[in-house]
Amino acid sequence: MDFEQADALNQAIRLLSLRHRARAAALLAPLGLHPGQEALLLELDRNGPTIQAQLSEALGCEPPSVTLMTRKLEAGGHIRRTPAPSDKRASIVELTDSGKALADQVKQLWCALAEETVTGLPAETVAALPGILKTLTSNVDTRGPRHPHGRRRGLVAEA
Amino acid sequence: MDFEQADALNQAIRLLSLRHRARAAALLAPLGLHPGQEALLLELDRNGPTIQAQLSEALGCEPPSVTLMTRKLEAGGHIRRTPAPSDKRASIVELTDSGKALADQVKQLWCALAEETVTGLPAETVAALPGILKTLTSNVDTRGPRHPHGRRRGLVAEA
DNA sequence: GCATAAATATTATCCGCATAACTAACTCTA
DNA sequence: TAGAGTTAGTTATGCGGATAATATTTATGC
Repeated sequence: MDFEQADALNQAIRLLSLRHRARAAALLAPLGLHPGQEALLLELDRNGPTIQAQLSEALGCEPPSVTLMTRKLEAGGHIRRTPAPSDKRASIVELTDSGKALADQVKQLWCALAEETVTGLPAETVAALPGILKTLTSNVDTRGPRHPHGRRRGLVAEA
Repeated sequence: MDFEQADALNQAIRLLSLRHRARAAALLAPLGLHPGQEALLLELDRNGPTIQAQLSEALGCEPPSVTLMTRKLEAGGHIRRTPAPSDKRASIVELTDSGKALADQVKQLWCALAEETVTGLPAETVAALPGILKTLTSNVDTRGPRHPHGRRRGLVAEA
């Protein structure tokens, strides 16, 4: 692949990241949320009370990031952290009533954002998009070694 | 669109952002660069000396971000900033010899990253990808090109 | 010409996310 | 059971990127 194509792809991914995040930020701001926090709320809404280590895994970010995000969401009254009885190291994170209400609002914003994002694309492209993006992600994922999608390492030499 | 689909898409975009950036960071680290800085170097390599306001536009980030990035790249000896003679407000940014050499290395990394990213996808999907991503980006772009009617680019990118 | 608006760049402050280093608690084994 | 190794969580620090507020300079309108 020549540089033109490579740059077109890498740059497109970078710009999509910036703009999609900026748009999410604009939509979340009225709720008092910053981008990234909505993922934590949605994860708690999906799977119920969770240990921070599991949140770190689910959100795809590192434990220190979870520590800071949970602290701020807790200060905002949206989540609650209680020590785990079975493991004195762990703390269980769960939504408060305020957090549940907020998660419901986030869900609606999320639908609006997704529809806005794919405007003008043919339905079959939209349908294929999540799978394509997940393939791209797993291709560059240095985190979880799993993913039966395709063999990851070995095709491109390390720099 | 229901929440399941919307979340699949939004989450996929978020995770791709995190992982692609993390992979870029890992590749750029040996060069002493942090992700985001490579875009500045590549832009200078493409278009030559540029004032910061144009860089801000080209990179898709705000002027204060450019100020900090240029300061660090200047401290690293990769770029040079000289006051613009025709406009006492502006400063012209350009690559040093060290910066040019670094940009060449970045270009190679960029190709490797792009190839790694699209591993396992059919060629026609790879060909369509930049265009699709640019459509997604412009759909959520609250910044740049005010194009009230009509789309800036087609649904499929130029090859 | 002069007052006002716009543009360029900077500083300060915030958040997300990262790594490194550390404490505390759990587990496993010798 | 004692020690080693592992895991959960935190703090400290750094960068990218954002907004808000502030000079300074340029452009514009009257």
